[in-house]
Amino acid sequence: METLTIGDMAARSGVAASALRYYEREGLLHAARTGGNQRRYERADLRRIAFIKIAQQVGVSLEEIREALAELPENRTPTKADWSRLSSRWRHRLDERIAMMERLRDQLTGCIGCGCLSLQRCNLINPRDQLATRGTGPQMILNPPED
Amino acid sequence: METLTIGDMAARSGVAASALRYYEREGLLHAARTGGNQRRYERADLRRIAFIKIAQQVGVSLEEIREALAELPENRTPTKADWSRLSSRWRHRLDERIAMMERLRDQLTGCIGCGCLSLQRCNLINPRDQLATRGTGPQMILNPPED
DNA sequence: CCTTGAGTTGAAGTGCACTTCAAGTTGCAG
DNA sequence: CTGCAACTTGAAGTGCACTTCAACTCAAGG
Repeated sequence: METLTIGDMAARSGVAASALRYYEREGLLHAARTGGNQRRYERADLRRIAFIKIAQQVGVSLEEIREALAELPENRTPTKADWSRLSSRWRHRLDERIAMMERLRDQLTGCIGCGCLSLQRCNLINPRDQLATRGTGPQMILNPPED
Repeated sequence: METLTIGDMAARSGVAASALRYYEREGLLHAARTGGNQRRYERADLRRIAFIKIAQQVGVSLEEIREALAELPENRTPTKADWSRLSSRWRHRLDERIAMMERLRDQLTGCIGCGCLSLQRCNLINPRDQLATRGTGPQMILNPPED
């Protein structure tokens, strides 16, 4: 049926064509080719791109997104059920992330009240929040004895 | 009074010493020096570092954090009022960010229901959410005609 | 005093997520 | 059939937020 060029996809998804090529190199996306080797996408691929964008907003690396997308069937166009399964898993990620931000906000509000922002009593960033702490040191800001 | 070495600060804040030096180069932090040129921090600086960490969690760049911290008095130790002012501004940022994530979650939930994840009707990512879209292309995923 | 762990610097390296470039090819409108 | 915008590739460049390295100096306990 009507397929879309990389330019079409870029325009429709808001993701630059160069990024789409990059995603393909990284295994997040795959496009059919014309006889002349140009990429041709199906409209279903817009879902994939949407998913990538959403996951990035949640703060997930492309590597992790790639792994998630690998669960979708390769041979056939993913069904609603396929997407539902994946999406509900990511909803949990979102929930966790939101919960963390809410704790953060509540603690910060408390800190505004006392003007402290010192975190020894606030214990603002808790070490279980793995999602948000990728790449940072092992220790979190917590229970320093005084201040 | 008792001052803290860079190692102390690293241990207490959970931020690597190399990162603290980097923050200093970038103008987010400033430390006094001993006769032998070693950094000596005051405990109040732990607040600054805590603030940096919090702001990063919210997804703010060091550049923006630097600008925010520049509003604190340089000559004196920031008072509770100084911190309160800054913190309440950042609480708004957090609120916005949480609101966006909640919209994201609600929309995703809706998408799970219909299995679509297509975003044309969902309009999942709205263009006003500047905070989350740093560095990405100008167009957002929204109202593509079909699919 | 002397040793040793902790600190200092500038420069270079890393990882992620892209973007830009150069040189060439394709596909559609006129 | 031609012209030109849009596509192709690999390689190199970018920006952020750090980390690592080498060579060196400092500070404090025994």
